[in-house]
Amino acid sequence: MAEPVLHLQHGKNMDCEKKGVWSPEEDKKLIDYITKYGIWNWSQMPKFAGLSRSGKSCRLRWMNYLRPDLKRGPFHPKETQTVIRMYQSLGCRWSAIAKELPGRTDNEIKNFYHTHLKKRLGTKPKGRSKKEEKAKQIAKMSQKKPLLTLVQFKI
DNA sequence: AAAACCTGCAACCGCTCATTT
DNA sequence: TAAATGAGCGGTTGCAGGTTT
Repeated sequence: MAEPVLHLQHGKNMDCEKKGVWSPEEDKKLIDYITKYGIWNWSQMPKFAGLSRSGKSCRLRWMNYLRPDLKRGPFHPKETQTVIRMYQSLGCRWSAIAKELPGRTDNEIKNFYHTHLKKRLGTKPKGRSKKEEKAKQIAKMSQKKPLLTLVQFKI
């Protein structure tokens, strides 16, 4: 693999990170850089690629939009069935569900669920989300310390 | 024609987990 | 073993474009 090249310009403040929608130029910079040097460190990569973005933002953009193996487009009925089936057994484990659907990202599946399936699937899944896990943990803790006020969540 | 409302999706934020030092 | 750091995940938000009034 080629050595990463620093594209920083002298005197230019690259610390002020840009936010919001990505421009085609930024996309191109990221694609070009990853094609050339690969993914080696998300937090360092943006400044080497000449991008005023956080590493997190670059990673998200690449994973959810720029990766060449992404399918995009509407969900096939078979994919929809898989999402429903997986959601009912795993819950909001979007990344785990995404592994069953090659070419689809966790973000895409999450959005698809919220916009298309949420109304259809009124029932609660078997699995639990992180939030629910935490709530359960808090409840467990407060059982040990009865003096603490128990906050109840209406789920 | 335009204002108000709705919908879908890209992106951000805060957190946890895994790895390294 | 603990602290620091980077990667990944899920919840949420904000905006653009479409639809309705």
